[in-house]
Amino acid sequence: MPDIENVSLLRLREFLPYRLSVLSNTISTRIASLYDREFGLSIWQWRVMAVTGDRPGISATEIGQLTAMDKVAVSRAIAAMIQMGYLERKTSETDGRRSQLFLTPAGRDVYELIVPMALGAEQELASSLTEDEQKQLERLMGKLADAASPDRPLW
Amino acid sequence: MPDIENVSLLRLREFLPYRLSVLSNTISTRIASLYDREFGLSIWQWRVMAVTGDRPGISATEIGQLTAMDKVAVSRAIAAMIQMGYLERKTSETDGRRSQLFLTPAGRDVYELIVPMALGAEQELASSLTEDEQKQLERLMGKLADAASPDRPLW
DNA sequence: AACTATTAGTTTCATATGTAACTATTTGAC
DNA sequence: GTCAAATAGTTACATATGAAACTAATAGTT
Repeated sequence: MPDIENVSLLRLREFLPYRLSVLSNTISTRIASLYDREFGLSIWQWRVMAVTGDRPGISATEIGQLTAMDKVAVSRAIAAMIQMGYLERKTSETDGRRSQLFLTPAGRDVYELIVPMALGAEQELASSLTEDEQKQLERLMGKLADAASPDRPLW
Repeated sequence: MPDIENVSLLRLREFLPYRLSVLSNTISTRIASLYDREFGLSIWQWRVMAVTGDRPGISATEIGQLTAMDKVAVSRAIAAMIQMGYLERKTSETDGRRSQLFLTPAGRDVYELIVPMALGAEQELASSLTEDEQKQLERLMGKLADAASPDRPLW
């Protein structure tokens, strides 16, 4: 009589966290290569651009909150983009610790090219799903995000 | 008359690739901290353990294919796990370049603890969805994965 | 006003990761 | 059999990333 081989079966390919990770990496990598090739921007830099374009005068801390980046990553992305001439920093008049960030004209030019590009890529991707499926996906991702939220009773 | 502010609107929080990335990172980080805390294993090492436990004698290249890791990452994970005493390497008798990998008894002990733990975490996560929603999610992720597949006409 | 705690952001340092170069072995063509 | 090309895996190097320490400014307490 042969032993029972496995306690229970784990197939990595079917493991939800693995599948999510591979899917997300595939998509991120492909989109990132677009920004990088066209404008020399990393994903982090692109995120900073996206929120600064939408909210001129935003601070680094706020950027971190809106982009799920930690403050070190934000700081570095900002520094690089100032260097590239895409971003400008002023110190807040009411709070000397706070910086206020703005796209330069050159930065805004890139922003205005990049936004439709990003939306186009998303569209391309989403168009593999029906309207209804897209809504479903949103909903399911929302539920998972809640379930995985870090301020939950530990698994 | 005010200028038209944006070419078209991009809200990062609603941007599918961003949402996927944040969700996947949240889940991966939480699960990774379990393996790490309990057994000192990184995600990569854990992936290697998962497939080696399932297919004793597997080669590094095959591990790479099954885990979506590149060969350098695989090589490093294997080296670390041999160091830790969880993995054993033999050289294939029919092909001297090829290595064959096996869990040591200690490695198998960990494997047998880790598998139910991983499945439990997945279960916990998946249980936020109904059976039906889980199937839906599988399906939608499959479609997205096809759409994002790197051997597709460039976006 | 003086002192402590908090907040914004940067820098430092140690580690992780990816690309390219490398070694060893095998395969295939001649 | 010999040599070029391909394959398995490792190493080296350059860059990215994260945690913790640090600087500067503000807020809150007395």
